[in-house]
Amino acid sequence: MENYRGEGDLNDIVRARGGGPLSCVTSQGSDTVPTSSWQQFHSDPLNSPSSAMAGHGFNAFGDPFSRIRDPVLHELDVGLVAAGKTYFSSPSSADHHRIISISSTTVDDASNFPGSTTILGQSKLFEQDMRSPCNILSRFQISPLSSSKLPVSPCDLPMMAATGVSPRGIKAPAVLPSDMNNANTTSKSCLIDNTGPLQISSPRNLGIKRRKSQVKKVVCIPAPAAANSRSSGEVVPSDLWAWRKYGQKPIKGSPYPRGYYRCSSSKGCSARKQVERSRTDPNMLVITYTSEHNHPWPTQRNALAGSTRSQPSKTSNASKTNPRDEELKESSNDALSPTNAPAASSTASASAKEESEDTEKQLEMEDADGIPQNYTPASMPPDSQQAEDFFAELDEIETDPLTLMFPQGFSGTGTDQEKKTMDPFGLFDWPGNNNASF
DNA sequence: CGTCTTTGACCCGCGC
DNA sequence: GCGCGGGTCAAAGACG
Repeated sequence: MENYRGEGDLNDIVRARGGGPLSCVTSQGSDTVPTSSWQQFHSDPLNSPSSAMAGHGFNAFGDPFSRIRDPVLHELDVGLVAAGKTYFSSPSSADHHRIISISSTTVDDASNFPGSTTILGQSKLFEQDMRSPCNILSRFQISPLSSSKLPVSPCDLPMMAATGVSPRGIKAPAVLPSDMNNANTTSKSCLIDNTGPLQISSPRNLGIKRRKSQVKKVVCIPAPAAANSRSSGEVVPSDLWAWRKYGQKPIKGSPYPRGYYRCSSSKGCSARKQVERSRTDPNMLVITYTSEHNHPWPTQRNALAGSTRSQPSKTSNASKTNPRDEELKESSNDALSPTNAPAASSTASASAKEESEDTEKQLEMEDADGIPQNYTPASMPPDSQQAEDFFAELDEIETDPLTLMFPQGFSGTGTDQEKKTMDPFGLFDWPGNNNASF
């Protein structure tokens, strides 16, 4: 199948969408759409599954997958919300829409990133319509648990800039809220948008200038792992896509290594992502998406055969490298690990996780035409039963996403199984997580 | 058996 | 031209 939007054609416009607290979709590429168009939709699969279903179809470009959004983005929504909970007016209020500039992010170490200073606020892009009355985000905000312990730390903008807009790679300014340039401002959200003159290229494939013309989508989400002793570890949010880690590199100036993942859902898919922790705020995870999926969602989790490891080999970990590496290994294989999402999909709670993540996928795949690319049956796995379950879960989420996420509260005790149930999204399932930091 | 993670080596772009 | 740093490859081992 052809790329639904063209490889590397990412939309690097950071914006918030309805229902989703904050979603980040960076948009760039030849078919970049007017910012305004991005602000038109608000439907959130989680909030209106039915509409999402009804909304399936092809976009103006006849791309059946254009409506598919990246589940990760949805997750980001959650995370972002969680991160910014205290900064947003009640998103559930009737008129809470269009919260602008999510944020102000600390740039205290901006000097470390040559390209970070170019990050500017782009209020328009950050305008978010949070009309959706019911969303996980809002739930997070109202949740005592989340409100009291969510990692509301500043997002490391410099880091984001570094990751999303490498000084070497992209000199175009990464777009961030204007106040992000204020060193003394606190981070309220971590939406990054590198809307500079980004170009598209497929690493390796294009060889020359592979990094120089990378279109990237940078997002920042809470990294639960930071809440505990393994804070230095890397946590990889899961999503419907199957990601395979192909590398990890220590990043200069950052105590945290960066993990490199590529989509393994489909061979030939050029989608990649980089995951790293914010150096200034270990609680925040900076994820940089590069290129896009050139295929629909994994029709089956079959591509994830080896990704179902519920638990990484601790022994093998212990036998290798240094503590940091171990931490990374563990954290990367945690519930937040993309590779574990598929495995979790077999359970109801896990399904819920997927659903929410699916919305992110949708977000990511929102087409350039500005039409919300809601989750659609077209992108659903052919498995009708699965589809049913999917929407059943969606419904459940809609009903009470938070409950789904924290059906039993945050005691942090119990078996792994229990924890899994308690944390279907895997957001809080990390090594040593028994203090319910969120 | 297929896929995963890990990790050292290699490649490439950029700055000096 | 050289060195640095980031990104990717590919072999080895592990997991289900």
